Amino acid sequence: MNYSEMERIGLFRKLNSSEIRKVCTCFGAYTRNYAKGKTVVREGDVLKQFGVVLGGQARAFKSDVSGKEFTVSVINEGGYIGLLLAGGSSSCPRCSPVTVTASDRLTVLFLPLNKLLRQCSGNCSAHVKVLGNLIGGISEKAMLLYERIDCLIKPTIREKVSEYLSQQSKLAGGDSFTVAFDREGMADYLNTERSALSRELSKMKNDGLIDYRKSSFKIFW
Amino acid sequence: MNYSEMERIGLFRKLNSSEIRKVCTCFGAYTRNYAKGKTVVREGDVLKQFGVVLGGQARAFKSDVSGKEFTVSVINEGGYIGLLLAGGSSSCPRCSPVTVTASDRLTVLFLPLNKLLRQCSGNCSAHVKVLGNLIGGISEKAMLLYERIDCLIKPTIREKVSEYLSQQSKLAGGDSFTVAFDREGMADYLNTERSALSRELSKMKNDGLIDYRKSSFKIFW
DNA sequence: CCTTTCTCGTTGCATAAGCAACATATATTG
DNA sequence: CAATATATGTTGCTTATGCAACGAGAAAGG
Repeated sequence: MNYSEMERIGLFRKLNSSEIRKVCTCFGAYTRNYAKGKTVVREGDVLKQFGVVLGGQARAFKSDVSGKEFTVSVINEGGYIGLLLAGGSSSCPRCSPVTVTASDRLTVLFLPLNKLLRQCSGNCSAHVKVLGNLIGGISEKAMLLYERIDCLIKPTIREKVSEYLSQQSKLAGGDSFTVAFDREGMADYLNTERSALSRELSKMKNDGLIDYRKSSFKIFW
Repeated sequence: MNYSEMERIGLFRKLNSSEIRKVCTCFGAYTRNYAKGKTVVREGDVLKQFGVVLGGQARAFKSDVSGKEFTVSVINEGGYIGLLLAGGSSSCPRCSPVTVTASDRLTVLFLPLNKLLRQCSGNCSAHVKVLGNLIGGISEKAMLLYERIDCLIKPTIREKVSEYLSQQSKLAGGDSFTVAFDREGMADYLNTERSALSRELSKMKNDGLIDYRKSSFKIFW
């Protein structure tokens, strides 16, 4: 990917291609390609740099004691790998809680956060913009975590679903919207069983609270 | 609070008092005091600046439709108010999902994030340090959210507790440690009933998995 | 078109845990 | 110390929901 194409990456928002080039060279950024299935970060690794997905898709997951994997997040173009880790470790170094592997052929741009956090010698303008974009990216992510927690802490499936659909409705700006998940994914997100979720959705439809078909929903409240 | 005392605030880590003064004046920071019970941010407010607690304590909470409040977070010295909001809104403006009130007499330093994200005319050194500290602060917070989610998504109370105690053990660096919560708080955090939590803790003690007394725990695994 | 695969809905059963009510223990206050 | 308040533990009852098994419909693939 050339610098001009990188303008669409969130990290480089408001930077033109020459600024991007400058930042990348100034801070020693480098890209790596991964074939499908290859591992980018292994659980327990200590990271000093973070990665930005330039192309393809990655999956972050944990394994429990029995070895069963469960997905923590799916990372698409513009998404970050190990950013929280690198960011948080400014106060205390930590090791990665997740393994990240390439779901597709994957291209990642790596940047050393510690260098980014030192003043650069030249014109700081692009530098500060990048830091701002980083703050925006992490904030956005943290917001999404809060929203998920808002769903998770509801006592019943009906309330979890209501919270989730309210959020999605607000996001879409209307009563009718399509959610990104299929049933299985939605159930995972809300931490319930797919079948139990289907059962409750049926009941809610019967009660006249919602209507839906597949991933398209309409709420009546 | 004078600039020298602010050196202990996370946002100003690695800055000396004269740098802090410079940053505060350069970006137009100002402090506000709140009497106990006063509101700092109301649910729905749009924020362009964020706050740092310099003294006292604040509580962030939501109210559901019935008006019942539930605490989202407790903010102590060095903690942030509305940072995620201000940070995330660099891409799209949002309104606060929580109300923040003073639990004690409270002092808050407000800083306009949008100004912080523009290059300053003078020496950027302190400026970049502050941005780095912000990234560290948000990253740390997001990590904590992930850790809580790791607990919440466990299917049974026993597994929630095991996850939580593992985390705390890792944090403490040993098998014996004291947790910050009382039973009620711990139950809230894990999103269970206090009595159900007590029941399960008893069982786990009986099964020889843990020992505890009040908030002091010892794990045997 | 037929076959296979995937997604989603339905339902009976078993159980973890919410809830309420009470018991005990520890802390606080006068 | 007595008395009250607060934190934690215990237990029976009830229920939401996990789980498994199955069916229907749509999509995919040959």
